Amino acid sequence: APNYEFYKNADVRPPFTYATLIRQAIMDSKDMQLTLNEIYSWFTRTFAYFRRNAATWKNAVRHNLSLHKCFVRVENVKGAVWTVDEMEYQKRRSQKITGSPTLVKNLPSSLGY
Amino acid sequence: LMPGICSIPVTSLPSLEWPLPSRTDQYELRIEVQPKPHHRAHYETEGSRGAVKAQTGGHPVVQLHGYRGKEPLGLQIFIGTADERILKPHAFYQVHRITGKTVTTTSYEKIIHSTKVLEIPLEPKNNMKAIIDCAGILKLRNADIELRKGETDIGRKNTRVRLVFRVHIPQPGGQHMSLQVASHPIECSQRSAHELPMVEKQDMDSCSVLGGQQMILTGQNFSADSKVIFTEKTHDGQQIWELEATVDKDKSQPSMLFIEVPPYRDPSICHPAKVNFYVINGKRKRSQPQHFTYTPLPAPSIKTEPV
DNA sequence: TAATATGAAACAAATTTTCCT
DNA sequence: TTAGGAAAATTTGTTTCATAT
Repeated sequence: APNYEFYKNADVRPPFTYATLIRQAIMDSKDMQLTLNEIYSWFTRTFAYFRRNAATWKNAVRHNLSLHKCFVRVENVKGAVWTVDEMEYQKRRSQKITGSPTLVKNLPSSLGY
Repeated sequence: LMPGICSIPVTSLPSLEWPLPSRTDQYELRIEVQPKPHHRAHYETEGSRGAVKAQTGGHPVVQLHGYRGKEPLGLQIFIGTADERILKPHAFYQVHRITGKTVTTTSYEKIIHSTKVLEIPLEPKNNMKAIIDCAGILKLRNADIELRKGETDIGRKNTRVRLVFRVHIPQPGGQHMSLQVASHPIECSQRSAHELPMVEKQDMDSCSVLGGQQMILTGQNFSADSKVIFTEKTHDGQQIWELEATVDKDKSQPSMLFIEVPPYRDPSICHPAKVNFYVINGKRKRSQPQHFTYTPLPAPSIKTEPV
């Protein structure tokens, strides 16, 4: 798992896409599923940067959850939780890597997407 | 004042999230009259919505059996969770002490780790029986609670509670024997109380893997589009089975569902299988999971000769 | 250029909180 | 005070448009 320690207290935008971060939040959870609210909490807990401008990044999180097919909403007793369709997630990423040789060279391996 | 109450230091007692038995060989703490399954809680911005009542119109009653002492004891009351997890104080609700001339019980309240606890006397002269007419329910704002450091529960759709009763009985050695009992679940949201299906009673707890038997569910808010879904989860929470039971819509009423238990996914099991089922109205309005057990067929017949 | 990412925003539905009689 | 109802407010999800990489 990536080490986000630096960003916990440094008010610097983490160099990862929303999709990468959302997936990470869900992967970090015990049951591989989180409510929207719990995803928000993970963001604020893990990144100083997301402790301000909440309206903006929360909107973006919801936007990404809806937009990407890899995030699947599952009904539950307690409302709904979000899960990751890992197959779908990796499909998108591998398309990007195999489909663009120039990007492969420049993509730092530690960065998502 | 109230002798015997409030005299025990909090630090020597088990914490509120600690599981306790409701009975021992000698004692039993029992809810003689259960509260109603619905009680709309009030917010801090509202006036009180009164004490929790019983189905009968009276109030819940709790009694301690087996106590031979002469001294009155204190009965503690707090609001607990009502989900599948083990009971703990409900972060989004608090007991609210009702006072007034309609209330017969004197009560005393204190806060233990951000949970309000009511204490009322249990007196030998009343047979150690207490009428709970002084306990209302206060709703705290989700956002306020969720930002508390260390709180991981979510308030949204988390609106069911149980009344939890505790008593600490002094023992010869200076120790205490603590007992606890929790009420049936109480739905505290106006909307959920009106719309969510709730199963209060099921006519049977188990049947053979073949299913096919009729089961009668008693409860609230059942409707024409109510479905009953049987599910099974593995130990780590992965759902591995789901099947809809057929509902007899002709017989069913708003407070009663007649269903046919569906067959279990594997008729050849050797040990009983514990599954869940729930009632769901429309897309989102679903009841808490209920428990059901499928039992294996009598004996796997090895004989092949005809009878 | 085509594909992706990010932001802002309009809308709808579900759920919670406040207000009124 | 206590009950009921429901308006007002907030959350959660979906979509669309514009801009930057």
